[in-house]
Amino acid sequence: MNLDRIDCDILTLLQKDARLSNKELAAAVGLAPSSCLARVQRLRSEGVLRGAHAEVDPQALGVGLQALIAVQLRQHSRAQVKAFWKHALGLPEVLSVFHVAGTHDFQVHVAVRDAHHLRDLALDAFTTRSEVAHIQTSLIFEWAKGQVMPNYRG
Amino acid sequence: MNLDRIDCDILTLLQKDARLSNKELAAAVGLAPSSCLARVQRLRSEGVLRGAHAEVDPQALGVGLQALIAVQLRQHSRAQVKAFWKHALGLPEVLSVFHVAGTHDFQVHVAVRDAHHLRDLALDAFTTRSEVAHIQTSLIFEWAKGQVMPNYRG
DNA sequence: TTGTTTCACGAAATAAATTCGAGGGATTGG
DNA sequence: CCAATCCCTCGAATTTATTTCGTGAAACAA
Repeated sequence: MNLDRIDCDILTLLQKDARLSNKELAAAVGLAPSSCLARVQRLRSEGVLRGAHAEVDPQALGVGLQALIAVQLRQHSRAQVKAFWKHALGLPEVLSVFHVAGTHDFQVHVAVRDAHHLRDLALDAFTTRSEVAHIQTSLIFEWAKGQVMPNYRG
Repeated sequence: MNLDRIDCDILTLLQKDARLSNKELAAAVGLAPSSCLARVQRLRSEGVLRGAHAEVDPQALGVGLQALIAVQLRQHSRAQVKAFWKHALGLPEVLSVFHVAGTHDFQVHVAVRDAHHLRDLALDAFTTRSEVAHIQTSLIFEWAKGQVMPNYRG
């Protein structure tokens, strides 16, 4: 499972644009298409490349507001943590869930229509849960992703 | 820029797996490949489909630890906000940045090698910044993404 | 009705992905 | 030092997919 420079280049390029054709990718990393394909297949089978996901404009889908909801549980038992985790990930509004160590137990990134929707979500899907002691909602003004996962092996 | 049921299906499927071939996608949504392609091209040109990104195993890249760093600025001037935003997004360790309203001004998701690396990052890239008043670091135990952006138009 | 728009279809042309056999270094073991 | 092996590459051939384009059906407006 050792990655050389070309593997790293492949990973970087595909993180930036997963729709690169194998031909383009091969040219970019300086390999023949067949060799490049073999590497990509190897990276996939090894689980280094885990798949690709299209990015969609939130506004086009009626998402007018995003928020981070910090959640504190009553107890930190494994059962409660797991229950909340599973619940949160099942909600359609939830984009991602962070289980963290600190004053809060979770940070939940949600995408909603508007402020009303956010309030309803907080009240119906968070506050009412028995394992939840306290939540704190922060509106997101802006949100950006870095291009690539840093590589500390290359 | 109106999305019908088939458009929504396309968006959902490509968010789950951007590597679906046009042929497979067409079969899944019940269209001929040529018709499906026309829709995908339209969604792209309209900016609804913004691109695709490969997902990489963090551990394979030597990322042993992730954290959320909550950042409080000294002042909330536009200049300081913009300066910090730009700085954070330029750091290789940063996976995403949330500019939020609330007790903190930013939540920064970082991926680092280990605890030493995290400490160095906090001290060198956050605390030393003149616009930063205070930071609070939370280790991430686990992190999961929802499958798709919710759709409030379909 | 008539004209117009929109959208899906399928065949043909283009281009890409994938397979496979072979060869060039590098490394290992004798 | 030589030979065997391994690993990786390449390019041609094959298979498969993408893309273009002309046609026609359905929806809609005048």
